[in-house]
Amino acid sequence: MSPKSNEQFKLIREEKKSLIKQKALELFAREGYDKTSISKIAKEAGISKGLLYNYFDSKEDLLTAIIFKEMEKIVSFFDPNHDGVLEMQEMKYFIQKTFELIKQNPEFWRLYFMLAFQPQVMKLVEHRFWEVIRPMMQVSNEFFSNKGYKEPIVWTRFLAAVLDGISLHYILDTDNFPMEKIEEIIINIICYSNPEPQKNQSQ
Amino acid sequence: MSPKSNEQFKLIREEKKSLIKQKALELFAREGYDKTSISKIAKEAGISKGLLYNYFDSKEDLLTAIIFKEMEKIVSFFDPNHDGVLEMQEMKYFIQKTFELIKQNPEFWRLYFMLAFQPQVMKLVEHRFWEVIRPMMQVSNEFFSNKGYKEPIVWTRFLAAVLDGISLHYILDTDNFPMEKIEEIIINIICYSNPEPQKNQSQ
Amino acid sequence: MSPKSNEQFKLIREEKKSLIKQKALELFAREGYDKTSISKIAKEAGISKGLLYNYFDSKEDLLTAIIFKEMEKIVSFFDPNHDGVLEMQEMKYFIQKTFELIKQNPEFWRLYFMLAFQPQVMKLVEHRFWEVIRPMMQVSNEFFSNKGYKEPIVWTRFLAAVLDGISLHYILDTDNFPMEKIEEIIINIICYSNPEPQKNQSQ
Amino acid sequence: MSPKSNEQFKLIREEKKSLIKQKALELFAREGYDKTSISKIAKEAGISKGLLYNYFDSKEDLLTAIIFKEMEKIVSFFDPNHDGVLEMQEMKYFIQKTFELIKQNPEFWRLYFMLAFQPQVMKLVEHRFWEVIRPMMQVSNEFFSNKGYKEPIVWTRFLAAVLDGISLHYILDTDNFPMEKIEEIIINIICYSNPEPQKNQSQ
DNA sequence: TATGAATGAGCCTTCATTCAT
DNA sequence: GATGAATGAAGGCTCATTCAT
Repeated sequence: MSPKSNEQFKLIREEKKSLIKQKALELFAREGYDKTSISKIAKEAGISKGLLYNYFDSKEDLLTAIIFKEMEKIVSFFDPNHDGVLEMQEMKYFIQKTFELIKQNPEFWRLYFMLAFQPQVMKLVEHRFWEVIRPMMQVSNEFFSNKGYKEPIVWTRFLAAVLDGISLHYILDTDNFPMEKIEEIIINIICYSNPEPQKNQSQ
Repeated sequence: MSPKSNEQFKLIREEKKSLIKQKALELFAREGYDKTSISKIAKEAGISKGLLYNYFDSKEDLLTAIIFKEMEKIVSFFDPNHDGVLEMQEMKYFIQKTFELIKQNPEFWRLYFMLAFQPQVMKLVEHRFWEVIRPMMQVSNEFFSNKGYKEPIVWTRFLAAVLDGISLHYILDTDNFPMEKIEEIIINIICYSNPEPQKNQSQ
Repeated sequence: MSPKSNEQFKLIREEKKSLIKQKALELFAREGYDKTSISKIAKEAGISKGLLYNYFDSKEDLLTAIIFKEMEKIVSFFDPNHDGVLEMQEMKYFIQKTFELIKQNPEFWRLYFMLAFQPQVMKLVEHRFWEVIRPMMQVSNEFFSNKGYKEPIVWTRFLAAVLDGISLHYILDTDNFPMEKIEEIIINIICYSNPEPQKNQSQ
Repeated sequence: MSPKSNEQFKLIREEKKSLIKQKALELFAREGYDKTSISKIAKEAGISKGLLYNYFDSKEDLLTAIIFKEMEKIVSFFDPNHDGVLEMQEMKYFIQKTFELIKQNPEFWRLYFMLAFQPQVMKLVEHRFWEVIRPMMQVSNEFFSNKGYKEPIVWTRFLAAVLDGISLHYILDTDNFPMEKIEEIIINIICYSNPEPQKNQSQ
């Protein structure tokens, strides 16, 4: 009867899916994946339990949909236009962008850290994570390599660990964590310090 | 009179409690706190479900027992004999000890990170965590203060975040993470670099 | 739009709730509150255990729902139209109504007496009981007062105790207890005897 | 080795059994039969769970032991020396004794009322109850018969119901229930009033 | 006699998922 | 598309009872 086109239907469908994902993310982040029931999500999204299963096959499916959606955002966030060479300014920009990302959607990152420790769940999404992270690490490797560091891979892993550590603490104590100042510190260390400094003094 | 002395009972009890805690820790770390059922723990420990409740009042009680036991180890690990002033060598020693701790019991730290994102569960144990962490942070503040840093608190938070980040990555990829080399890097940064370096260059 | 109207759902819901309450009351009365498991109630009502929790939040909730439903019946049973003054005929009518109530739903009163001795459970419902009982006692007090009794409160408590005692024996031996004749006896005593009779003879 | 005679052993055993029964009665009355665990009873009696089973075969056995012990006390309380004929003074004395009994051991009577509504449990002890109650009822029948009442059995049942009702209310509200005054009332009614009074007025 | 470790069945409750409408 | 009734498996926990010592 109604002259709604297929397109319109699809649009409505996508909007509803998006709403569900949003509400689910909020709940997962606040209460944990296990502690969040499908009922609660449905209620929060203003639909019935049954209908939710019309949009997502299972709770796990909903979770992976959330992750994948967010990973796409991340990819488009770091626009991969550049040629793979990261100058100092670019690295600084990259680091800042990373933290910006965290600040923009702490809920997702909360979920991300939660899942990092659930191997069964992580398995569902880890390939997608790697798709995103691997190219970033490669670029980072080149950066440290260009800067003259002897073990760029080690430095890349160091950088990744530190960024995660800072994100972690920011998320766990958003209100008090001195994010800006610590951003400055880490940018100084990564971008403006000499390669492998003071090696002789250590040990 | 009594056919089994109190001592004997107590010993058996403590040993069995320890066994249960051990098995529970393994499972919690491997599968997550929520996903690990009391049944599974009991089976793993070779006892009946009912008996577990003879030793621990509840699942939560078992969890806190694990945490508290480990926290005690940690306190005794960093022997608090020193006078609160941390020389460079001591800071280096402290950082090394921290990583040693992680390496000795990665399962516990896996659990620790998992709990960090479960507010309801964290509440049960956070006061105990703070008892251990607060004095450490104070000593760290003094260290950076003595070293001439203008914002020692910021640096302490930076150090804590970085140590956690490194631990996190070590735990998530124990086999491949270049722990020793990264230890070296962070020790160099914290112990042997100048206060607030290259400030003018940044931004 | 919706394939089953709200009305329909509500109706089904209420009917099923009613069925569950009915079956639960039967079982509670026959076997006792503690001895009656949710499983048994569900089986008796022909539904799954899980569904029962769709209708009632807990076993306690089911119990209070039963009680409250019955209390409402009682309130409407003694229509409170009168002005609070109880003539002899009214008192007689009141007593007869009381016993009628017991006879109509002995299962509920069996439950009522059971609960009277379970303080933890009684606490859940006692305020509701008092809402019903208090006004009755006030009217009774006035009746005895008007009749010239010096201590109407004592007589009200006596009446309450006696009515409960008779109900108790009726419930415990419904088949043989000579209810009608005993009703007559108590009505004679309360309605047609003189105030504080034979005081001098006693003791 | 120790020169304790068999008698002494038996005595000690009986005392311990008595202690357990006492503590169990207290707990049953306070918390209910089902809600009282064997563990709690053992702890309260200062012995181990295992030992309790040395004295009583089961929880039910413990319960029946408590009931039987108390029933014996009751029998000896109403010394059955008299010839079966109950004069007015004797009836008065009997009623007073009944209430005295309640007042002396309200815990037991609380338990008694609790059990009255648990058919499965009642079955275990009801024959013992009847052994005690039946002769009392016979004597009562004779009393009312002698007093000229046409239906002594009805009056006996009335008396029993009323005594139970009063006991019930006394137990449920020991502090406020005007026991003495109500004793007086019921004694007046039973002992000093005319047979089948005011019959013509009723109905 | 005396202990408490040990069991196992059963209890209340939750929840992902399915299905008739 | 949309609803919520319905299921069944599982989870945490309790407790009467047994048993080795």
